Amino acid sequence: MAIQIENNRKDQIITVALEMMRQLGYQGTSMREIASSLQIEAASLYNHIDSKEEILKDTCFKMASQFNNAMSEVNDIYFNAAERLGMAVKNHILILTSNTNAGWVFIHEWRYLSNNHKKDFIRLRDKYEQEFIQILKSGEEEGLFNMVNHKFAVLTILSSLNWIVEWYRPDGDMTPNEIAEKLTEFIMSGLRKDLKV
Amino acid sequence: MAIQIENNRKDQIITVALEMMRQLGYQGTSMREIASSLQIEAASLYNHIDSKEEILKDTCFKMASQFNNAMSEVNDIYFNAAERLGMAVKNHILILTSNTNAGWVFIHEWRYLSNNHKKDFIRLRDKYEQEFIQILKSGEEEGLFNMVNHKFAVLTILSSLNWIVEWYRPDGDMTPNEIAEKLTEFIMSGLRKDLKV
DNA sequence: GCATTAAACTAACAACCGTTAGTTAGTAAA
DNA sequence: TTTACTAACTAACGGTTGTTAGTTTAATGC
Repeated sequence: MAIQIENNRKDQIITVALEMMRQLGYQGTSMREIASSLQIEAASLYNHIDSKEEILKDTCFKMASQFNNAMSEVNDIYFNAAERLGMAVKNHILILTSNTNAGWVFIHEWRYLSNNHKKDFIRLRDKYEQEFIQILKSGEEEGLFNMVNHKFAVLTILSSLNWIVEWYRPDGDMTPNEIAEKLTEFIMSGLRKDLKV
Repeated sequence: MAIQIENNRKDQIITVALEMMRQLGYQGTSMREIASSLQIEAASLYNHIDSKEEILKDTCFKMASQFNNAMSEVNDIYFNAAERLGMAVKNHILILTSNTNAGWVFIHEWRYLSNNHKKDFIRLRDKYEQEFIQILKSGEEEGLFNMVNHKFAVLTILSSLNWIVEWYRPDGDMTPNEIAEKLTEFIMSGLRKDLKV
């Protein structure tokens, strides 16, 4: 988890761009400002990247495949629904927190993708959501969970997970693992006292 | 909750603007496009509003005061922490769902406020959050709730509430009241079965 | 020493941005 | 009939946008 020094110019550009997109939004981030913070001219960026959207697109899809790969792994390894849910939550949080800027862009800025890319992106997102729903369904069959509307339950769970990008800071007072632990506990047992196992 | 036909030109402009800002983002919404969808020229908008930011500012602060007023009411009327939490959650959801576009802008686009307005806005938000934390604290003192990190608990609760703007549609299959009920249940008791009161 | 390549540069294009100034048409009040 | 007001208009300002074309500089491999 050490800070990675980018040796490749393209990676440097992307790192700087994601930082700015998190702070100013995709639309509020101009190529000239990205270039300026690398002390080069805007036109020079195009020796390394094809377009502004490429940065957004690559980031969103790279993140999406991280999420989906992690989910496949969870489904391969674990059988118990409670275990699977716990691992899925933990993986989700670890991915989001391991690169906070890319995480932000994945959560918030994907909607500025051009229509075709957006369509594909949403498909990937839905697939991930469906796998989450599957875990809840099997948990219900195992008699573990108690719910009616799976879609609603998943949206609520994912909202807690995704909101992390809003407040998480690597130098804050909770580590990603602690967040995962607390959040899993909350999702499983809610607020009420004396109902812990 | 009937659809309101705006009789005032300024309100028409704001309605159209919020719709576009929800769809394209604040920065992606141009005065020329707002005007065009009202079939007037961009310059004509300035007979009714002072600036583009005025639309954003007024919306964000109007929403913020709705939230804070609702919270004051809850604190005035109810004494039991569980009741207060339930009402606070319900009010939050009703406000957010009663005008979905303004709700979206309040949740997502406030960060494009100019620095001074942004500072004031964040102060209002923090105040609201603090009142939420107070409810949890008193619930803990009453022996109802079980938690350590109040800030974390509130962020998690608010995340579920705020994420609603992401998926709620007035013509969807859950009414705001149903959402409030299900969400309160989830926040109180989590997923686990057989732990309901 | 020469050719190749990477990565920077300058200059510019066409489009769009929020906003202002000044004007005009239509309506209502005096 | 004159006056005042509302709400539209045209034209333009100064600036920014993503991107392209063509050029220059510096380092590398043979």
